[in-house]
Order: sequence, then C-alpha cells, then structure tokens
Amino acid sequence: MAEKGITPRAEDFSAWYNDLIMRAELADYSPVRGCMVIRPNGYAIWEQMQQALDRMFKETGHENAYFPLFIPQGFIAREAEHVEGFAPELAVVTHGGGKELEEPLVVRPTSETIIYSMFGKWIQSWRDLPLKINQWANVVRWEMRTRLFLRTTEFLWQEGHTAHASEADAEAETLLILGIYRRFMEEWMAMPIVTGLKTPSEKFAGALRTYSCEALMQDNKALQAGTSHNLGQNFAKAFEVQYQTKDGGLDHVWSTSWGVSTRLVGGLIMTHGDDKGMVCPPRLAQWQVVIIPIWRSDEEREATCGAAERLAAELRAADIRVTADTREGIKPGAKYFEWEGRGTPLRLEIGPRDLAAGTAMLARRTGGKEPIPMEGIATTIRRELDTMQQALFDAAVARREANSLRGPKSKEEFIEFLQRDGGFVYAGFCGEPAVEAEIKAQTKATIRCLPMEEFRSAERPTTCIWTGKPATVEAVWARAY
RNA sequence: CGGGGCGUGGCGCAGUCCGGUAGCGCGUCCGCUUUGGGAGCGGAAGGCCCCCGGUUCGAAUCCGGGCGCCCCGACCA
Repeated sequence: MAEKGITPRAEDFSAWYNDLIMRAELADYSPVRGCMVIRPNGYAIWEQMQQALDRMFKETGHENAYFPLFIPQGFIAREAEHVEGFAPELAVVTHGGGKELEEPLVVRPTSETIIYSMFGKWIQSWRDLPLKINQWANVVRWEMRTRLFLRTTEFLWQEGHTAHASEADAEAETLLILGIYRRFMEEWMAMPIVTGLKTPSEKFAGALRTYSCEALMQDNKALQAGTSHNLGQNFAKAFEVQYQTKDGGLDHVWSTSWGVSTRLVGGLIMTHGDDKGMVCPPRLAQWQVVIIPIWRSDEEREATCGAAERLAAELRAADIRVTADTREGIKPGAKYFEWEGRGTPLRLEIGPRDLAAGTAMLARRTGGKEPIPMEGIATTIRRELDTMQQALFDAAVARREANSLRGPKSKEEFIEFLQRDGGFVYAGFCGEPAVEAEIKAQTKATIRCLPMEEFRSAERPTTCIWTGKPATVEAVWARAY
C-alpha cells in the first residue's frame, strides 16, 4: 500500500513532483538526457491549453504560421544582445546528408531571427502593418539542469511575433498579450499571477523591455509562467525590416514577441496538485467527469453500464467532457485511485442502489462525496464544475497571499523571510543592478518583476530594502524555478 | 562542472561488507471466484545483474577504468 502512494509534499517537494508526473502518466524521461516524452494524459492538458490560447490569439487578430526549425548560424549573431544571451545554450547542426555543412545550422532556441528575416521581405508599406503572427512549435535550449515540464532541452510553446508602425502600437500589443496570458492563467488554469516588468538583468536578450507573469508554487518558489517582450526596433534594425510611412518616409518597424510553453503544465501541477496526485481545473481537464459503474452480477453489469453510457451521452450533449470507465476485472476502488491520481475533477458512481433510487454518487477531486438526483444532472454537474474552477482559484490566491510579505520593516526581516522559504516579498528597490546582483548572491532570490499598478502595495515603499537609499520602484522578490 | 545518491525480469527493491552460479513485492498472461475505496486462490512467462578489463577454480559481489540516470548547487522559459 505504502509503495503505491507518492512522496508527500511536506517530505520532499521535488520527489512529490516527479512521483506525481509518473503516477498520473503525464510524462516520462526520454533516452536523451534532458528531454521528455509527453504522454497522452499530459499532452491532453497541453491541447486544452492550446485550444483556449489559440482562440484568444485569433480573436485579437493574430494568424498562425510556421517557420523552420533550422536557422542559419549567422542569423543569431546579428543582434548583439541576442547572440550573447543564447550562444551558451544552442544546439548546432554541422553535418547533413553525410557532408559537413558550409554554414552550420542552429536548432531554433526561439525564432525572432528567422521570422524578422522573412518580415523584411513581406513588409513594404505602412499598409502591411500591423503584421501579427503566432506559431506553435518546439524549441531547443541546451540547459545544464533539467526538470520535467519546467525546464527541458526541447520544449513546446507558442511564440507570437508582431510588427507595428509605432512604438506605442508595439507597447499596446505587448500589454494586450500580457492581459491575455493573465486571463488564461487565472480563468483556465485557476493560477493567480503577478504581472510586471522585468529588470534589465532578467529581460529577454534583445528586447527593449520584458513583461512577465509570475506565479507562486506550493513550495513558495516563483515560476515565470509567460513573457511578453517589446522588442523596440532592435530586430528590425538587425534584419532591416523597413516600411514606407504614410507621409512618404522610411522607418524600421516596432516589434513584439511573446510566449508560453509546456512549462505551464508544471505550473498547473505545482499550483493545485496534492498528496494524492494531480488536481486539474475543470476547464483544462481532458475528462471533467468520469463515470464508474458498479455491479456484482451480469444483469447488474448490463444495467449499470447501460445507465453509465446514457448518462455520458446526456452530459456530452451539455458540452461536458465525460468518459465512462466500464473496464471489467478491475474493482471500483482501483478505478477511483487511478482517476484521482490523474486529477479528474468529478467522479460519478452508478451502482444498483443508485439505479433504484434514481441517483448517482458524486465525488469531487477536491473532497466531498454525496448522492445527487439523476433528474437535471447536467445542470448540477455544470454548476459543480464551475464551483470547483472558482474554488481552486480562490484557494490558490489565498495560499499565495498567506505566503507573501509586503513591506518588510528591515533588511533582516527581508533576508529572514527569504531564507525560511517564504514566498513573494514586496519591497522598495533603488534600481541599482549591482544591488540586485548582491541580493541574489546573498539570498538566492531574484526580482521576479516590478509589479504593475494593481499589484503594488497600498503603502508605497520609500526606501530601498537593501541600501536604505530612496526607492525608485517597488519590486517583488522570490526564489525562482 | 562541483557535492550526494543510484544502476539487478516491465516497475520498485533485496542480495554486494564476508565471492559459490539470482530472489522478493507490484505488474503481465491463463483459469476459477470476485466487484459501493487499491480483490483472492491456483498455474505460467519473463534477467547480456549498466559496459569494458583484471584477480580467482568460480564475480551481481573484490580491484581498475568507462558510461548513464536522479537529487542538491553555479546558468535559464
């Protein structure tokens, strides 16, 4: 019995995370170091994420396209900061067809360079703008240390790339996407985030500025869940993406790029998972409801399985994602454990007693089990799913707030909070990069972001928590993944 | 790249100190009985003991050298 469980979070959070992924069959290690196989249960969650995000991108005027995996090595070098940022983690192809290549090909770590090289051909006039492209793709970054979903050598993501006629338009796009990410994370993933600006040391290599979504995991480490970059004219200049303005002039376009990855699955796990396994918010669950018929005799089997299938059809008609587990030879209890481990939000048990009473036994993944009438069951289930979705979000917000510290009174309190694995600390910052580096060296915490207005503290910090000098901004610190 | 752990049927492990020809649990397959919180009994299949070399009559075990994986740190979505 014990060996069937997973390591409790309190005992070893990393082990819990790995155990959960294996138990829920979300992913597996690949023969290649640092790479992962995303199994059907895990990929189904990613597909739900893709669908929701893809819809939101398209609703805001973005189109999908696909750019190649291979990038001429010289492209990466064209933007100074970009090459500096990515050079250490590039995978490079030197041979093809048995011969050494004239110019090595880089396996894309991100696609700015190849995309702007194409934008240069496609954009001639202000009439071609804005150009708003998204692609769903895999990218490769040679990481020193990897973790399933959170950091793997190859990962899946979407990367949006847009070109605009003005800096203001590019900034508006950057913030529009940040808002979409926020809505997705809050409303679909039930994962609260703090949005804000990255400091220069943490921004994307080649960006003017980077905004990010920062979530707090159950071990009180921060997870950067998504980023949206205003690239200014940096890449436009490097790849000569110019257009004729309305008044006949010539200007470089203003561009943005933004992305979220399969890392979000890791965020989902570490936001909602418990010691029994995965907990999946209803809106992202592959199966929102699993129906488990219970029988003894053959007649009972026919009756309960038949009822399960009819119930499944009824719920499906109400747009509820439902499956019936009619496997024979496995006891109901074993099925309960299996579906719980996978995080299925609701379970409906149908046995002879339920058939007689006109009810089904409803069990929630988040706790609680009671009989509900079959009459109007689709409405009941819909309400249960909506309630659970909201409850997961509320619980995650409450946990984050309980583990956040606003306005530490002293440097000592600040350090002490971070050292006992506290969560987010909001404090004043003088803006000096050297101070930021010193804090990182001493506390292992980094500035996750300079929070946007709505996340800032009511009481504005006036002094830098580290130097005591006047604060120029409020920053959120935490140890991070 | 440093520190720690580990490599033995599909999975998890014991056996290694003290050499003697491989075992346990889970899973799998077959049969019967079971089925409202991880089923029981009977039968069966399944192992280059990470790799290479050495010592020895004999190596999973001892010695030397490799390789790989996981965890913790330095870099990063």
